[in-house]
Amino acid sequence: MDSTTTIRALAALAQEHRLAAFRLLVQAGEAGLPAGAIAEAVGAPASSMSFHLAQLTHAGLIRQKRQSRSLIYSADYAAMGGLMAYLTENCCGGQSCAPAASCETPNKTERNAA
Amino acid sequence: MDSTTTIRALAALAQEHRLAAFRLLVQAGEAGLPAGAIAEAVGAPASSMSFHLAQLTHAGLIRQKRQSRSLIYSADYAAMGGLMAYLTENCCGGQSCAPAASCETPNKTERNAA
DNA sequence: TCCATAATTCTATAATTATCGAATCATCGA
DNA sequence: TCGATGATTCGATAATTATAGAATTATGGA
Repeated sequence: MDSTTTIRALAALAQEHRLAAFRLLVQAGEAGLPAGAIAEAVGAPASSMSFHLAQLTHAGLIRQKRQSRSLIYSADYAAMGGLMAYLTENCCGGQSCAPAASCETPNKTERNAA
Repeated sequence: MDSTTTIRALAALAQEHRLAAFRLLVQAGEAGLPAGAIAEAVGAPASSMSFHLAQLTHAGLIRQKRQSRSLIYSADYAAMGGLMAYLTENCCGGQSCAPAASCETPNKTERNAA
């Protein structure tokens, strides 16, 4: 992960509705949630939420897939881990004290180690 | 850490010069760096850098201490850890897969476990 | 094909944030 | 107390980002 990507990710998360949506998706796991449910949960109008979900998607933090009429969004755990890693890189002068979360989804346990 | 604090921290980091400065300080360790050195390293005018350092300070990500004529800035590792923890909270549906970095500075090894 | 549902894109406006030179403040040494 | 150094604050301008209603696109069922 490079500086530009990281800034996009941080900027994407630095907004009330988007942070709430992202955390919701992080907690929702692999299954994800449809746009409408997210909008309702965070209390934002559909068009605003759509704008925010696009930002998160563009930042690579979440993914979108269509399922009938709904668009299901889900967190990209690898991107989240990459962000953490970038922030803590060479932490404390190179001792690499803790490499940050690499949260592999336990729902599809061991299926792939990407 | 709550939502408001987290957003302030993320917004603080979501800017080229501030991200560069923060990473510099994370790598610099406990000793920190004077404002002038940071400004020069990231290539920003003193007044701009001062503005950015104030934002990072206000977000609780870095601390300031005076040392003669210089103002020394250093990373707040606990705040960084708290930020990580908030983002990954209840990750993947409550399994708490990885608690994120809790980077205690190895420079003053074992001196206090705060 | 027509209607209803789910969601996005468009558009205009409001609000926030970044930039950086000039002026000011704080500290130190002579 | 004066001059020099390190850094912040002020202020005016530029640029970016958020908001949400209305219009539009995509899908599925009768």
